[in-house]
Amino acid sequence: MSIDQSSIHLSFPDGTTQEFPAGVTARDVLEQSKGEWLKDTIAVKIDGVPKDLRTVLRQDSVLEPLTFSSDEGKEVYRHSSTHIMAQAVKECFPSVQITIGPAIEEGFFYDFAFERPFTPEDLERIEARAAEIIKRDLTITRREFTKQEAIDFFKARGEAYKVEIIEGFPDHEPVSAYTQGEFVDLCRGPHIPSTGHIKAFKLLTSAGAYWRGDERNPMLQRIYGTSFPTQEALDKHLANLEEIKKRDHRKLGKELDLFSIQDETGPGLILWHPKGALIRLLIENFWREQHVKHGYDLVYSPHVARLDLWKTSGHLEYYRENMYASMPVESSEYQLKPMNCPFHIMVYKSHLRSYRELPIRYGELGTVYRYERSGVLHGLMRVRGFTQDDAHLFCRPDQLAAEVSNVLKFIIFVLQTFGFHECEMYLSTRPEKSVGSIEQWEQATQALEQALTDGQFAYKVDPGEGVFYGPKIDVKIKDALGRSWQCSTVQVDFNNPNRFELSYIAEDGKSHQPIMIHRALMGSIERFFGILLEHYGGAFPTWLSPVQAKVLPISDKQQEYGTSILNKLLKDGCRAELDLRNEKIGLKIREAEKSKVPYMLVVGDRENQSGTVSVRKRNGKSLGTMSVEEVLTIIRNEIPSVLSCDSSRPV
RNA sequence: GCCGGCGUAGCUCAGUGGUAGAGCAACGGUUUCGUAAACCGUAGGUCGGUGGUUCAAUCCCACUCGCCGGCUCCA
Repeated sequence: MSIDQSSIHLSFPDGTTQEFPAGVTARDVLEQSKGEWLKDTIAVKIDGVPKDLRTVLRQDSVLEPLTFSSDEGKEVYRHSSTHIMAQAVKECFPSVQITIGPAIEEGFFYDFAFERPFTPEDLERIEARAAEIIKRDLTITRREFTKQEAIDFFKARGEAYKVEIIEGFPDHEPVSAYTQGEFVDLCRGPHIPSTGHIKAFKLLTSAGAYWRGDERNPMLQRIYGTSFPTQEALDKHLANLEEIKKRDHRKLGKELDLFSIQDETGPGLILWHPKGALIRLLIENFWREQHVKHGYDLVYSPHVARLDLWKTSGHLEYYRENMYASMPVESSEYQLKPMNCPFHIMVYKSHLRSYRELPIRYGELGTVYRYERSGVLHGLMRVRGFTQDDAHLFCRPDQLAAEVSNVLKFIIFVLQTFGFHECEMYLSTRPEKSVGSIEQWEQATQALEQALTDGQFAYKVDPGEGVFYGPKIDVKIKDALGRSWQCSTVQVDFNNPNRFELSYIAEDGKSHQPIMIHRALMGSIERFFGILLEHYGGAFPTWLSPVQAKVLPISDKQQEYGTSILNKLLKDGCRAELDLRNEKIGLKIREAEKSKVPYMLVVGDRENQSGTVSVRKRNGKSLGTMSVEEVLTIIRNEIPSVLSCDSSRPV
């Protein structure tokens, strides 16, 4: 403890304040006054800034213990974990150079410069060594250097990447490093007090990653891992990873025979099989019907257009990387469309517009083609041909906030219908490179904020993350496994109205420029379908199930009866099938179950005699014996009330 | 695109320098069955493609196509 006699006042998150001699460490304070808090504490926040438990306190401050339960605590925990991994790697492979290793959302990684990739056996060895390091319970200490000292230090240790990092630092600020045993890493910290604080530790995968993420730089070897304060928490996390694998839309798509992507057709190009196509049709029917109800006009546009159109829109200049090569048609060049907006603009421009017509809302399920590098393609999530649930709104400046507000409400309504009940909104403001005047940006950004406030939506601001042509709102949904997906987006566009010289005649009889909004609710139908598939684990709600009920006769004695049941179902608009195969009921149920049919209607002699069906749901629950009419009522009641008959039926 | 791994029957996967197997599915029979897999049999593959090494290649090598994981959550 410090010999400094003066005392300081420390306040705690519970509102209490206590006096301590200056020079105490955060740990001493917690130990003496808040013993019960120390238990899971791995670091502290001093005046809101995360610090080590060993930090010496010399002035009045607010002290808050950090545990794994907070995001900041997790970061410290995982960051210390990755140091342990790095130490283990250095001990196993002394020739590696360490580079960077941050905590990430669900764990951590560290990038190493090594002459070869790590094998699964290497990972086992490293993991075993890490366990040993944890067992050694090495004290983790902080040390400060001047920039030059730090450079000399890491140079002497042969850590060229660390030297490179330090060289980028400001000249006169101290540089910190953390030491545990023989291992020293350049690090801002804070860290846990000793390696023994890590209770459950697991390495997951290894992969190549470029130094500083730039493909012109050398390839490093990255190892991913994760850690938790208890083995149970780690096991739970691993089980969740298993569940994610089980729900992979590529796997389910094959198992449920929904779609395929084939070599002969081409990567990133989707073939929709009948059942997948039916689900898509149901989604699209719902979409179209709701757009008409929400005051949109539906349009269609071609898949190619003259190259000149893309010159005017600026895509050729700014979006070329994602566009396929143009093709000659007679004497001019044509271009496969990467976006729908120019077409909707051309519809707007097809005649003179009056302010009375605005807002105009054009919607289209428009299929676009974009060149994606082969390495980034991923099932339905990242493809080369996909359908946007696109719309472009043209409005007067005074209508902007109301339009955006309506779009936000529409988004929530649609997402809820598809079973997503949690979302986050992000407002992105002006980036460095942008078009349009500052006033335009301010007005539009304010309109977006107003729409968010009006709808009482909580949101976060992403400063500078807007598109160059205008501010935007992105909506991220949470799926059943707690993963976030960004689907919906609302973007103001100052660029295209200008490029295409859009106008309307206002009350003053003069020509004015309308504001244009791009928006998508689901983003891409393909991707949204993939997200839905994983969200429901293949068990689509009844209104989206390609087969809603399957009639399963016990033996072929009930063929006729089964057929009559099927016909009743079909007549009522229920999507039903009949399993007439010469198989035992157990097998028929098993297969219906595997194909996620929501209702199985078993019919045997008993049902035949009483004119009923025995109803079993896909979760294994039996609903007992009832008439077909009763089953149909149950099924009907499962269709969300917002859906009209039309959108819950395929035809 | 780059790094690594992978590519064997419709699907899931074994396998070996001496021209290939299993389960399920398919097909043909038998069975007529009560809530997650009845039984027997038949058929099915230029082992992703091209070229090379070799007496001999599905296996080794090169190229190529595709798939999987990863590629600035910045000490």
